[in-house]
Amino acid sequence: MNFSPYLALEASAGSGKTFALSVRYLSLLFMGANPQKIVALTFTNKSASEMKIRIFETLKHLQNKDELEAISIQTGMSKEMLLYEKERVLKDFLEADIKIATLDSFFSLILRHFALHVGLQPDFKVGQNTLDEVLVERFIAQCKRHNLYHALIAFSLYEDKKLSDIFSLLNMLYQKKSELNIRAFHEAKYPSLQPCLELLARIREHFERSGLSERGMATLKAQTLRDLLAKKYLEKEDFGYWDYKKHANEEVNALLGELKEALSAHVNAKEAYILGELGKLFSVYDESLSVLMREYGELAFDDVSNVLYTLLREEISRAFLYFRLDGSIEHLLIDEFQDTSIVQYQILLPIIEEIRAGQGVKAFKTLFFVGDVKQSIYRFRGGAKELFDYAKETLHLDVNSLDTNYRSTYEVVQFVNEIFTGKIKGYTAQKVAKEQRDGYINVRMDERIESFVLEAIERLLKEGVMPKDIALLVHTNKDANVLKGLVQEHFPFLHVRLEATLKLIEVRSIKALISLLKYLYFGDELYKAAFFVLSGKRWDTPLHRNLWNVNESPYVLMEKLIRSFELFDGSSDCLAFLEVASRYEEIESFLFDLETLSTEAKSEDTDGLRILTVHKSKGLEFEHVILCDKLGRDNNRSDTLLFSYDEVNLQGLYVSMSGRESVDTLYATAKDKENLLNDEDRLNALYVAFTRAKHSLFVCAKSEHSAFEILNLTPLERGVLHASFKELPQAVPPMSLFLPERYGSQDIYKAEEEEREWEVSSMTFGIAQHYLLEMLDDFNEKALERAYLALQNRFAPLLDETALKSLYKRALNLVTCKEFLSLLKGARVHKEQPLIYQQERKQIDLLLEFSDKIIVIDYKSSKKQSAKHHAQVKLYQEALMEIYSLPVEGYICYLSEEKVELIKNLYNT
DNA sequence: CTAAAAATGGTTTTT
DNA sequence: CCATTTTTAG
Repeated sequence: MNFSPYLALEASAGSGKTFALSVRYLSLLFMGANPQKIVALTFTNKSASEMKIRIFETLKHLQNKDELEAISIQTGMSKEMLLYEKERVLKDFLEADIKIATLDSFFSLILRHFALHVGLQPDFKVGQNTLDEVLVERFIAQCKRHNLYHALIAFSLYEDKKLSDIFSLLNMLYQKKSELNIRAFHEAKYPSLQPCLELLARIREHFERSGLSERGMATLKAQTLRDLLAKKYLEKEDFGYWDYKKHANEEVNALLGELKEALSAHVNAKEAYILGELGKLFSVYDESLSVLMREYGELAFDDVSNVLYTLLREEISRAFLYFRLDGSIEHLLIDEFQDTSIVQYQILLPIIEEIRAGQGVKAFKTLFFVGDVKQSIYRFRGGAKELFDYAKETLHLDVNSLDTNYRSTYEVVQFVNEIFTGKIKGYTAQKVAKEQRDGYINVRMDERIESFVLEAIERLLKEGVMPKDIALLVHTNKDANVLKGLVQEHFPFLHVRLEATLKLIEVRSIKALISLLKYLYFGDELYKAAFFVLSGKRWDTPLHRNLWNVNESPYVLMEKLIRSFELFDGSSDCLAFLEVASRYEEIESFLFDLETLSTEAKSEDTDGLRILTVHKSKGLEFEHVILCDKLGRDNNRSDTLLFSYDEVNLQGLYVSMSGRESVDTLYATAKDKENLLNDEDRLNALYVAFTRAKHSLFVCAKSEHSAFEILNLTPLERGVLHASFKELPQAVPPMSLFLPERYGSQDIYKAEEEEREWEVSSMTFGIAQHYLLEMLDDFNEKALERAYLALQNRFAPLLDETALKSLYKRALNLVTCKEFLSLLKGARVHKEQPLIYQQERKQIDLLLEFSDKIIVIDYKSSKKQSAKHHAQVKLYQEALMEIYSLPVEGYICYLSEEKVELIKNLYNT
């Protein structure tokens, strides 16, 4: 047996973390743990559900899994024994109320148990800042009642801060509430800058007497603290430099020392004032917020942990709290431990300590923390990677590390090792699991990163890589959006899947709609032009404004607009926007509120090339990764409040002021530390990005202001690029709701390896064919001429003359095919109709709507996989059946240069 | 050639 | 609102 009851596992990228987690979980089950008493926590819903599925699947097919061996080693049970026990374990597992969840949902669950203790109803909602607007109102009202209104205004004026700034400060304090003793903030007076200004005046007098140059004298003028702190001489020992040099003496240097001291004192006094005011306001803020939470039954993410923590500390004893949790928790597994925040750890600590203390003979209690401090990139959200080492030490955990990479090819692992050794503190090189010397790396440094990104995509596609195996990683959501536009412009046939958190109002089609609404309401021609440009038409397209009645309800008006301008793009965004509109009675308030609408857009496509931020890519892996430098420049905007930590304990809280570091050494050290940690975070983000690639990695770096600067990259190209043949295109979508086709990372897919040869030319050809047919606005030769022109414009660089000619011939066959044309008679024709069915987005080539039936036609260019074609059409038929409740006929239309073959699908609805 | 002031330009990452 | 670049003047 090789089972360590209290274990911390260091799992570098791609080292089989998911494998280790499921082995651990299953080992616990086989060793007799009650599944009810195992809690496994992750950070995202996605990884929680993946983990559930992984464990279930592993157990179900245990005999064929590598995990069997590992479980046997851990538990000391023979494989035969495990397989014998399997059914029982599976049954227990399925019957139990499995606690594999995110930290957030686990905490909400606990809080629901005790909601009544804090005056909350157990059915409270958890969402994001839903209470913001009411909170402002309530906060101000409460300030008035507590005679703090005047103080609020004075504070706002002194600090030249808007109410929203003060609010964000208060919110920041709120997030650290559990670590700070805000009540200990003492009220302090607003300090006078006069002593500092007087010292400066004395320095000025000195230099004036000695005849300092005019520009030198100018540097000795200041009105405000800001001006003063910006002075260069504060950073110097004395005035022995520049213009001052000739005129400096002991006396004036001593004055400089005094000035620095006075400023230091002033800065600290000012900080005390600000914190004192914030402390007063905070109690009102905190109170207003908790009243509102009770009234509305709504909590934000931070509120859950904050309320829970308060509850734990003040309202009821810990023992009672954890006693009520279904007996006690006996086994705790935490994934991505490096992302845990201090509050979260504090909440879990009683559970952890109880497990750790349980050393009796009968007690079978275990801890298992998995993490990788190199992948800690969520410091901005409270993630404290220091907790991992802290936990290992204070809880005396066994430490194990996984040092072999099972994800990436030789070249990728090698490259990552080279780049990060010596850069990330304590980086140890990973071993390669894959024997072959395989893989491809391409680093290029160029001002025009966009064109390199496009080249990389083209290169991959030419190599026969499928779009879904390519991920384009970027640094910001905005970059993602820009690159999406660029990629689509250059590869119009390519599906692009944007996984960015965009606001609804930032989506192009929604922007267009808003412009149109604004034009109708305000009448400004600029909005009209914006609308047409955004929706891809000429800016001077005529539009009659008075045909529309803006006094109708926004919902009704928008529905009409969407219909008549054909703005519906099949995306859920459009529907979400309509949903928002339906909340308003008249257009004015709707337009007014739009600016602050924070509803998020959904991703736009379920297949195809993926564009996502590095942060989103964490925990994922891709066959081919193109990593793009940040498009803009970086912005080290520091927060107003600076929290300084010694390991896991909050040591100090500072109010940032630019230039404060030159007069205040404590602040200077804290700021240095903060910058260091930010650098580490950035480095970690790059580590995450580089390690997503399985086979190939393209790095597109700028030569200046590059996000990769810390890595000292040099341009290089190594290894051989090729498409992976193991990966298969998606088969017919699974019918079950529960199990997606792929879930794990280490599995090798042998089963479905059929007759698939993948050629990019045939793919491009197929896409071009669809494009040509989509462009046909009618089924006759004239329309075909026009469509063919469009085809040439877009596909000429990708397809040769013969291919284009062949496409034309095939289409010509279609528009002259009598059998086909007779099908069309009397139908409403829809082309490239999007369809969402069983959570999959489909595109129907041709949909014919009759009063008594529906016909769906799918174009294909070869008969190679006819069985699959039939299955696909059958799926469409089923889906359409549900929508129309009419009989649906399905046809597959095989287009060749010689003839058109229309084959009726045998399946009947 | 240099330091300081003035002008400029671009503004995260998310459960 | 901040960091970086450009301008300015000695």
